[in-house]
Amino acid sequence: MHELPKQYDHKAAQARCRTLWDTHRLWHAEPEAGRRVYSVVIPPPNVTGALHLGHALNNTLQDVLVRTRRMQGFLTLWMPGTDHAGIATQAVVERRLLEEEKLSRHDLGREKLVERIWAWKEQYEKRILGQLRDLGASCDWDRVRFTLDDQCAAAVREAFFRLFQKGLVRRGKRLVNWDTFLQTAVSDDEVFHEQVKGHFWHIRYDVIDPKPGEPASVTVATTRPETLLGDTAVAVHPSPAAALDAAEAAVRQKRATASAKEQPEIDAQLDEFAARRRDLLPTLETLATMAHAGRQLRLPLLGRAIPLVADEWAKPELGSGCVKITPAHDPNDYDVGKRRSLPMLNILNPDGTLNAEAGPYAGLTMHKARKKVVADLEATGQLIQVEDRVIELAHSDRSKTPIEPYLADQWFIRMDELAQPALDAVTGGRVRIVPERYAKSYVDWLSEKRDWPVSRQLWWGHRIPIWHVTGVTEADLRQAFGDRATVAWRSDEVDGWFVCSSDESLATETIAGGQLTRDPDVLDTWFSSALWPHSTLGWPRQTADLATFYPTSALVTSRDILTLWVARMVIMGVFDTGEIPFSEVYIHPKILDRYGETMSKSKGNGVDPLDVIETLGADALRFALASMATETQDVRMPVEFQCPACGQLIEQTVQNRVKPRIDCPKCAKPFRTQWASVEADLALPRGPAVSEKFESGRNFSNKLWNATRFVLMSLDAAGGENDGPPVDIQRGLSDPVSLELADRWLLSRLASVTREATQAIDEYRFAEATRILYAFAWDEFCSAYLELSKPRLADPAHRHQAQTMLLVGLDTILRLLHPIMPFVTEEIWQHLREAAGDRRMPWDESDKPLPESLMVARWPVPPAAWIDPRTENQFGSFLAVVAAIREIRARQNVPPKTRLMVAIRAAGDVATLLDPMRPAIESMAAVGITALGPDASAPPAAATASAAGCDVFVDLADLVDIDAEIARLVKENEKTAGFMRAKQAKLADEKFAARAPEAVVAKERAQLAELEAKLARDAAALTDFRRRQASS
RNA sequence: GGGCAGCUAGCUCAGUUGGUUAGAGCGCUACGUUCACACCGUAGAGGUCACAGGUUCGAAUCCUGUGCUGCCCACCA
Repeated sequence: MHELPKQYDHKAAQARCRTLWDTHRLWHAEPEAGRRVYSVVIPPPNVTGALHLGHALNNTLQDVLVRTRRMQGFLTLWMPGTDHAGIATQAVVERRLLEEEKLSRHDLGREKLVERIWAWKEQYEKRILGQLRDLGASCDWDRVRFTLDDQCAAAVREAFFRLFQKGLVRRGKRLVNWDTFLQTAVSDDEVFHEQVKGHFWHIRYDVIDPKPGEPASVTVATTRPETLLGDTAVAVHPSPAAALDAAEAAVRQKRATASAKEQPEIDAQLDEFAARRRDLLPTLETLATMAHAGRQLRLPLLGRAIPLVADEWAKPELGSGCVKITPAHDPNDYDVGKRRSLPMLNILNPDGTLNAEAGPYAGLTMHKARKKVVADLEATGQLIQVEDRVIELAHSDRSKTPIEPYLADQWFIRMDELAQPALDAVTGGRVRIVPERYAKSYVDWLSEKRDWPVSRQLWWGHRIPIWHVTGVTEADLRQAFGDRATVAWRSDEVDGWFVCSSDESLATETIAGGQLTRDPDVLDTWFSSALWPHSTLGWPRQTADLATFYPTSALVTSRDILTLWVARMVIMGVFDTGEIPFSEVYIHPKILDRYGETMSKSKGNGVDPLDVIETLGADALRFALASMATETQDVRMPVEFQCPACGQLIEQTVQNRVKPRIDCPKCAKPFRTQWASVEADLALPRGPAVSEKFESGRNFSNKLWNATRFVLMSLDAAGGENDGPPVDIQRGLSDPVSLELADRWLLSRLASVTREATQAIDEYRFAEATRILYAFAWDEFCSAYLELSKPRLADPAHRHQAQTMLLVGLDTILRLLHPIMPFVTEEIWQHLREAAGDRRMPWDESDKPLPESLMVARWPVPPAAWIDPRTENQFGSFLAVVAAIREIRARQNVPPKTRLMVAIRAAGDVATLLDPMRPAIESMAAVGITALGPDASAPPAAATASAAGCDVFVDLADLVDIDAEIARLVKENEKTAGFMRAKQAKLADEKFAARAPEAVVAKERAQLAELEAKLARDAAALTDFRRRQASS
């Protein structure tokens, strides 16, 4: 006996499956000649923290692909690993250091800090990999890589060295986003803007020795008054009138196409232009002349003389028409400074305080300096006006502190040459981005070919392999390194030499008395990530792994790192190996909460995947995520707290999601959330954030489990009498024509469903694959096939056949669902294996025993001959008849136990078809059939229904509720008549008859005929009921 | 400012090249627990497909415009 518990136990199953897979290392891929290869590299999660739902989605989809290909017989590699995430990780560890020990990184020193971060990394890497395994990810766990491990480091050094050698690395001043807390430059992508209330200060700059007719001062406006300490000019447009004309013309142009609603605003702008032309333009013209003449202004507070310059950056249509220029602290001003050869005056120390250039303000923070500058300006009368204004203030994503634009020496990678092959790869179709629309942002971004600033003033990361040396000649260098292919040098941007080497040992060397000093900076994290597909496979060594698995097959990621990561992988992959790193990029949706906000720990609106795995199972999580991965849009996931005491779900709102404790509205007991910090709260049980979205996956697992219980119980019945012949699955199904209708139907459906699901997965339509399989397994296999197998199992003549077909159906479903729900399918498959032994499917290799695990069983490939639309159609008629009887039973409130008698009037061919299904109909609808054929007639007191061209008469005898039936028929007839009118009108329309395709017209006619028949039938029944009503 | 997407049942979403009486899951209503599964079954209610025009014999689907929501990029002295 195979007695299974009534409920599927996901915890036990998950543990068993992982042991099975791990024991046989079924996820491992070893290079092997002559096999089709499928390979994927994981987007390495940051070691900053635990995995969130987005990771769960990303990795579920990869696992679906990987498991499918593995079952299809590909040599399949999924490369796992984690990312050192330079800034993010260092920021987290530094913040903790400060909070817990009140120490800065400088207190600790470089070596000690890096040690601390490694310890952090070990802890989180372990946790992340554990979570991936809990999720069921079938990564090759023998190959776990880390972007900062020795192998990746060797690749980074080699790649950087090659770039340096080719002159693609350059050193330069650059205005960077300076994080004063972490004291490093951060990229634009690591900056977020936040709206804060600020001011707009109008400041007067006096003209030095104004001549008669010249203005004595100019007014400029700024949101950052303290930056005036670094001003090295004030700009005015060189030809204000022309610029104003051009600007006005642009606005008029816009007015021509603007909507009525926008018109007033534009008109106001035009009025503004007129006023400016009248009041401001003459002054600006004078100032432009003065600028050309090299006149100077007196910088307020510091008294420095600064030039008035003519530059197009100053817009006559904005503000006073003049703009202060602070080249070292504003990106646009920096450009002006470069164009006009202005001094670049850096007033900032790396820690965010002002330096000596700020004179009396030196030592103050920017914040304090602003207050003092404003106060002093007010005192000297040079503060003309202060407006309130909402400004967008840049913050560092990592330290959450305000960003200061700051001029610093940085390393850059020149993109002018590198970007082109990466552009061509996508525009030429060698790298296909799915969905296609995302290719546009990739191409747009790369087309700018902006240099990539790669240095970071951090300690956690790949140290840039460049050394600086002074006081030596090139001959000295040649003497020292001339015979080494791993060393290159340059002096064009520096006093002395920059020496680059892929060889770490350079660190200890000296040449000709000159000391090599290593650059203190590390590389942008994305540099090592850009090498991920080939570095993880062993590059620059020409390994068998690299030869076998590179280029990889697909990359699965989310769209926010399409440029940061994907584009750079293509660039570096092509540069290093000459080949694209992957041929397809699938961009999956983002998961948002019920309000459309991105989930994040800091908002408290996230769902922890582990909570779902714990409570509902990894398969439930995967099923839900896969079914949400639709092509067109991001997915919203309503989040609830689950009361740990009573299980009640409490909708998560903007209000309650930030509370440390919540009282359950049902059982009144309190529970804690992720915010709990005081002891009283921490002592409470935790209420996990969950979503009901995951429940259908859990329910589905249980459905499959119970279908299996049924199948296994039915196999036990094999101990009884069996008159029918045993069935050889591999040979016996090759000729489906000999089978009964239900079995032909099952095979046909299995073949269609396999085809559809396989194609959906091939095309990254995960939600559709999931839906197809769910609907088939539940509605067709369980609700229909399994139900109608019941009478057949009871019949010794049909038992063998029914048992075999149940096994074929269930086994096929398990294989198709395995990539999405690996645990429950494996667990069940093992039970089947135990109970039903070696039951190889037609697509299994006939000379080999069944494999030890579903994970490496063959993907179904049903013969095309199984597909039989006519049978599917016929079977549909059968189901419709059953549904019709059930409908009558329900609407007449007949208890399920009451056995009813029905007569089915059907045309000859339909009757022939339905006749063998008599036991099935009787069993599924709980009826007895008194007559089936063209002459079957309605018994008195019958309720009627029609389905698939048949009339179904259910003998209700004295059960019938005549009034209810009359009411229903009246309503029904109105409805039918309405449809008929619509159809008749349509068919009467000459244009429709003339222009619509014949097939459509024929279809409409057939439908009309059907409606007419139905109306006649129902009208007759109605008359009959009315007569009975009158007589009773 | 530029670009992209979305708006379909109470909620979350499907709806393939325009052709039925627009579907699913959850939720809701009624009935049902010997017979695989109450994490279930059977049946039901529930939609002017955001709005306005247009193309067409025919529009949720194609075109134009409007509104709202979200995302990306650029910029805001």
